[in-house]
Amino acid sequence: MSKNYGEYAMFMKALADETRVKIFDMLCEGELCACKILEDFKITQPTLSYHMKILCDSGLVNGRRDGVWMKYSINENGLNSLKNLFDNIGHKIVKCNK
Amino acid sequence: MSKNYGEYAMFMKALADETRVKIFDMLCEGELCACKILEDFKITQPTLSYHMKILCDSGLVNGRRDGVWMKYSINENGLNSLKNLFDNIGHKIVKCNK
DNA sequence: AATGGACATAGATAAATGTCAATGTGTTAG
DNA sequence: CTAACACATTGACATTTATCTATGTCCATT
Repeated sequence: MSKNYGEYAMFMKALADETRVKIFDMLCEGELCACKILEDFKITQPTLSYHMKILCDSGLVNGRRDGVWMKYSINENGLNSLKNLFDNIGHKIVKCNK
Repeated sequence: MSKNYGEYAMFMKALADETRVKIFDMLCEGELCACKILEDFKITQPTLSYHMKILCDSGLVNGRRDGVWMKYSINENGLNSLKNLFDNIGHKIVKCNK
């Protein structure tokens, strides 16, 4: 089974930004409205929108409209893929430290 | 205990490139010479050197001279930090899926 | 229908990134 | 000591990224 390093890199790239990894962390606590997320950062609304698009495109985050608001949450499918990736590396760590 | 999102992002950034994540994966199998790594990619030697520097600076990889050769291997300290980061996210996954 | 609020998109831009060719630095062999 | 080899550094360059302002779109309220 050949490994999909491109997919690995894509997940990493989505989280390779301090703003995005913090948003990801916040969403792990539960669904959040974009305007609520925005309050925690010193960025403009379009910039947040840009980051949310990257997180959603990566498959790690899910967005849904709720009237006027956009509610973002962790996407379980993406999360499982990420977890598999982590388990994979975790396995290697054990191997390396043997 | 406040989280160091900058450190999170730094590790992710080191692996947010298909070439580097593949090198990281190769090194998990054991120490490798730069010239041996180079054989697996369609990049020039200076480009590999550039990537190796990023991996080493991140603390995930260690380099040592062995005569004319540079031998690279996984750095256990960096690996443990990465593993802690993963465990942290893994914990959240469980929390999210509860 | 008109207004206003929440978010997305477009365009511009400065900074960071990945790549190469050319060159520099160490180390070993002869 | 010199030549050859392995690797690092430098400078140049094209691409990507993160950010903003300005504007567009969608929805709810009036």
